Amino acid sequence: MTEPDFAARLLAWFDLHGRRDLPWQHPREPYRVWLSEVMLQQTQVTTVIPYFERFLQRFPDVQTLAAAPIDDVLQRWAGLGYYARARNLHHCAQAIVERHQGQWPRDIDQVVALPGIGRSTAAAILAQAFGDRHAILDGNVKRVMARHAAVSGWPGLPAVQQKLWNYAERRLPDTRLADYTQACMDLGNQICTARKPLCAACPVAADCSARLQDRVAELPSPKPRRERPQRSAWLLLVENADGAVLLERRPPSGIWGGLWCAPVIPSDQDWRDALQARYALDVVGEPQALPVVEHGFTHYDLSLQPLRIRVECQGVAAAAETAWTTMHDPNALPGLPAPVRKIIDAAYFAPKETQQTLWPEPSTA
DNA sequence: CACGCGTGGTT
DNA sequence: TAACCAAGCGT
Repeated sequence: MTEPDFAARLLAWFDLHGRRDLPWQHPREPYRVWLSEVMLQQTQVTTVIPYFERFLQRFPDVQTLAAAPIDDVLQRWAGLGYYARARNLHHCAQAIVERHQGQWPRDIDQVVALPGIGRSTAAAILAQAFGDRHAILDGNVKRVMARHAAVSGWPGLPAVQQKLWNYAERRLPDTRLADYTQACMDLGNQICTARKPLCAACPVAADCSARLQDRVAELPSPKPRRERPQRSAWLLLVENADGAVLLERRPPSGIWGGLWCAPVIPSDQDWRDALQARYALDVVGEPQALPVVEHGFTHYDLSLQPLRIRVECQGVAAAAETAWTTMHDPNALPGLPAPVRKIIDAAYFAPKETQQTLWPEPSTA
């Protein structure tokens, strides 16, 4: 059974209530649509918009992005999270230039083959940029389909997801695929919300199985929840005789992969030993403890204890990529993890009265 | 297939 | 306020 009327009602609703003022819709071309879709993975529209604008300003087209250093990309991405997206975006730009001569492929399998682009993102790009007929299955559509077709089971389960893909494809219209794709996301965002959905305003409420069965509140089935472990670590703000701070590039995989960061030492380790072993640095005087910062990740909570530490020498013997960084211009810093950025801003760039100075500035006289 | 991967908004 | 969630993907 197909549901052509579903799309007709949704599009009619979209014409009255849909969002047509988003930055990536003007113009609605592949590069901007792709960039927005990747930024919007697991990230809300209001968060993305300023990042999108700044990113586009620095990288106006796929060739510019492909040719840029990864550090420039990460710097514009810093704060958005899920940094593998930024690295994949960069690789993807290079693949488009090299494999596809800078032109977007229209074959969805070729799009899915690109780094950082799965089935849903590929469909969103092709539907919105070219009007091609593909179903997306993001969090919004999962919720809408789970309710409209009354699909039980957590949507993350492959078996459930397969059903949802099928329902999403059955409901596709034959025209206006760009608008329809946006309409699906708008419906999920504005009407068919996770909590307290506005069924009275829903254009497809009449044949919504969940509503007819009075199961809207219980669908989609919630994710099985597990507890988040608590971890803690030292964040070492190591300052040399010039007042420069030691930063290092984090390993490509794992948390904050590829970003620059001050050394993070698990709190069950001796940070003096780590400083000596990893960087051959000796501490001068007493370290100053700054206020602890709590940071929550998807799968664990991290308690960061920043320590401001002075060292004598400037030489760093370490395997990792390191750099002594002056704290004169906040805009000149590389991409830093959000909580680290917060700590550094407070320590070095806060107004004088509230600045957490621990010892007098090194005398430059 | 289950898990790792960030951050900010919302209730 | 402590969950819960937001335009998922890679391994």
